[in-house]
Amino acid sequence: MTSFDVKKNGTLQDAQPRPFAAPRSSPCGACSVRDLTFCATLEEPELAEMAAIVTTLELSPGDPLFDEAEPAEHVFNVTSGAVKVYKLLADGRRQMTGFLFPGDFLGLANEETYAYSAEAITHTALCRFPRRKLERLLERYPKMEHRLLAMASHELAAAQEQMLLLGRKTAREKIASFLLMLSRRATQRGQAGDPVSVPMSRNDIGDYLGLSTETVSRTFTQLKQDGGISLLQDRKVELADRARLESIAEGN
Amino acid sequence: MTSFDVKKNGTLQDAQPRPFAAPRSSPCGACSVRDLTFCATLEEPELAEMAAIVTTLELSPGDPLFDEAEPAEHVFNVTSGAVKVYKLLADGRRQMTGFLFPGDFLGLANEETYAYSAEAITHTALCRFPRRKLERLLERYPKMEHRLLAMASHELAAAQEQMLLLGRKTAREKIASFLLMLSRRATQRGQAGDPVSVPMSRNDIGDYLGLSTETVSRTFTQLKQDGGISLLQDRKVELADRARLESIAEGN
DNA sequence: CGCTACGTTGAGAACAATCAACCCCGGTGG
DNA sequence: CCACCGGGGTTGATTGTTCTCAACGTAGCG
Repeated sequence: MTSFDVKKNGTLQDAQPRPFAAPRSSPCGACSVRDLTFCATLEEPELAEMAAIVTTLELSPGDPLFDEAEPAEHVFNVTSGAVKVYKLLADGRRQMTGFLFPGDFLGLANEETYAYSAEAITHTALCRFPRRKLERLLERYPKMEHRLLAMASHELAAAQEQMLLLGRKTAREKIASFLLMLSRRATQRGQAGDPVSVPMSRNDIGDYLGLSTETVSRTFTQLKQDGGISLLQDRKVELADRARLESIAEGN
Repeated sequence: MTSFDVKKNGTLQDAQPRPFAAPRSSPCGACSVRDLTFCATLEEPELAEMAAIVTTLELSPGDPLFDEAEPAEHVFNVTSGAVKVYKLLADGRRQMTGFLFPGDFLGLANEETYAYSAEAITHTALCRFPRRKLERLLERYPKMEHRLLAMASHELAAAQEQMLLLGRKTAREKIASFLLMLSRRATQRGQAGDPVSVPMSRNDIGDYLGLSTETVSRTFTQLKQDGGISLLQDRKVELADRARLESIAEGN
């Protein structure tokens, strides 16, 4: 396990609880991804309680966040960068179960241990909440739990879509779906959706789509030659013919 | 759409709310799967409110419950039988996203429409809740919402396990995992786990595991010949060598 | 300046899909 | 009563998409 670059939010943690704290008193008040995540339902007095239990941390590319089967002591919220989560088989075969971007959270677990491993793709910043403390907060703020349920059922729908992709789509359809999904999600969090950023490696993409690295590479080349996409500098992809990609992704 | 065999629970619906209703006054009080589902957290006074909004229905094999993209007006709870849920591609390719048994619920949706279709496998009984009314109940009973979140995150973990299966396991490993999963779930709800009931067709299994019917059939035969399983009467399968199945399922 | 990680491309192999035939069983109607 | 039909299941032969193995190019970095 790598050592994390942890910075404690000492300010509010040490302060006495103030019921009418000023809006800008907590780092959460200025959070850029607040509207996207489970903190969205909270207003200032409650937000200060969040700020009191949160710590922030930063990861470099390749740094592990936690490993499968490790005690699940924290819940995380991505504030910038990108994270990959995956499960492994005994012989090393790997399945990516998700890519996480600003506003996404991870670490929700029923069991006492994490069900998957998580690792930074790019330089990444996260908020970290002790699970126990967050749970106690959830008990007192049902609105937040409501929001969490909404997010979980959204993720569930995404997982079912991914099952359709993994079980029934061809390599070509998988890549098209993948690029469109990245584009859609980037737009949702207010980033560029057309030259879309694809920060993960071909190998990571393969493990997400149930393909080998080589097939991912070949399929990118093929889509490029067909005029569906252009591969730009800096791991950016231009969706030259989005309508055609949509059509491919749906299986036509 | 098939016409449902709907029976209204008139008794409590017409009665005045009684704060100290006797335990057996509602059908929910005697529900055989209550401990398994989101009603588990409720005691008798609240249970009567559930009973007031629930209707029961029964389906015959092959009857549709709802279709993808249809307005999501109800949430369902399986009380007996088995249900399959699936997503389709335009050309008819199908991915089963789950098999549901007594105690499982379905119909949770963020959007205004269902994200998948659902259909009875065997003769099946369900409870049906109007979504709006259930949501209003959830607002008043955060414990129930808490329970729902726990169930959703449990489903999420199962979905990730299924992604690993779909993306990275061989046909043999998929079938072994599938049989063990059915067995585990049967045990959890108090049914026989060893000669395990496999009520769905080879075709349904294929669409669940991302395989063709023929491959499912061949792999069953192969496992039978290897002594891992025995195919019994009545769509029952005996897990003759469970340890070996476990080992196969994990990729050894 | 060479090492390593990543990406691309080619050739061959392999696992599972497809196409096809056949069996079994239960239901139905002549 | 029995012939017919259709759905589900099994098995065989062949095809094909994707994987594996391999070589090579490129870019970043010590």
